[in-house]
Amino acid sequence: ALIETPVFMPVGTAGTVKGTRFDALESPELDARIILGNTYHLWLRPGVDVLRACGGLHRFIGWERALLTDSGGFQVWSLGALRKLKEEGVEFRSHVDGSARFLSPEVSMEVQATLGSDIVMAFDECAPGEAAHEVARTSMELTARWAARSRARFDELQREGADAGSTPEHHASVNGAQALFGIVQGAAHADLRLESLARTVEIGFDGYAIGGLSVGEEKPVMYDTIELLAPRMPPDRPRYLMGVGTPEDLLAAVTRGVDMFDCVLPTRNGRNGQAYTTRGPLNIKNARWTTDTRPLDEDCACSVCHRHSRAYLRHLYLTGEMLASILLTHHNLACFLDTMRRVRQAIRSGNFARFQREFLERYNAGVG
RNA sequence: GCAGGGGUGGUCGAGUGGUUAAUGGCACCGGGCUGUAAACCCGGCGGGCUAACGCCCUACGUAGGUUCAAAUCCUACCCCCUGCA
Repeated sequence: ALIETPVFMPVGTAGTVKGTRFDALESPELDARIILGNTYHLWLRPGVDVLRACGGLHRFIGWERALLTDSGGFQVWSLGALRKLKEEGVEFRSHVDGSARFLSPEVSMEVQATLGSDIVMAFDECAPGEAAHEVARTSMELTARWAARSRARFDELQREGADAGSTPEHHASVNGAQALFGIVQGAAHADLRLESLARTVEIGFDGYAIGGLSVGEEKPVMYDTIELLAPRMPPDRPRYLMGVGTPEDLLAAVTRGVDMFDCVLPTRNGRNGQAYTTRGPLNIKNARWTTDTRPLDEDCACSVCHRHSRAYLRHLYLTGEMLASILLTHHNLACFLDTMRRVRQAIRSGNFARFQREFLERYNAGVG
């Protein structure tokens, strides 16, 4: 796959970018080049047997473009109450049926091989944003050990040609069938972050991710951490900021040197009635749009904005119609993906600083 | 006409003498959501005044009455439902 950066990757946790058809993701209007899947969720359902029998995640979901799978590391954090952390791995209680499960770097690599994603994420532990130094150090060191184990098991699986999506053509490519990304942790502590980066780079990965941000820390902490890390990350490898973010966050991170992003905001908030526009967020539930015949965003070229009014979308949302989620999700993805398209264009033409200034000026002005 | 049941806040529906401006659900209003346990969660929701603690009105079909105290008891009337004529 050819993926121009900076890139935004829609999140498709359970084998679907919720509320969107793959046709739409591939259409010129959205043109998503790469989407996410989640190891933990797909491992629980439908499970590796089904995924293997169906030829891996690409074939299973009918998506030939690129896939990145998260390792399940984030679920160690987000499902905190349901797990027990050990050196070997994590004992989970399945959120689906309560059964006991065990996830480790090795298991994660094996599941991701079965998924056959193009980019595999190392299995990490994500500490809370406000984690104290000692806690964050312990977590970061565990992540480093898990990274080495991820690398080792991943390499074994690649040698065996174990990944489900692999084809001879894939194997002929420079990096083999799958790529493996390492993840930098360390919470809000600069020394830990730098150490984590050094240890991750020492192991060696095809790309490097900044994890453990937008997990409860203050916004300046997030920006400072990105500013600390991104310029020191290997310049010839993609830099991926995991789980971020709002349009402002994306621009702030691009400025600091980040290449890849993923975030649930456009899809989840779309389902929850929030639209992103070039003039900031718009809550479609608000009574002020009751008879507003304008599109969500008068400067948006997406098919939803071409056809439908705020009044209609509000009606659909209040009525509980599924089309509300579908249309808002579509628009939000269009907004995010188009913004990144414009970012790339601005960078290409050397106008990024001006683009960012003008974008934020408009974005912060708010919707009329 | 007779017999029985019933009329509660936008709505449905609890409450049958005393912290009741009145439980709940829905609707409505507002907010939140950042590697998705999320088409979810939280808050408000009679009116007026106040920066706030709070204060004052008006409310349980209508009108009277009993009582220190009434959505709750009594009387009359109006309306709705069911059955029988």
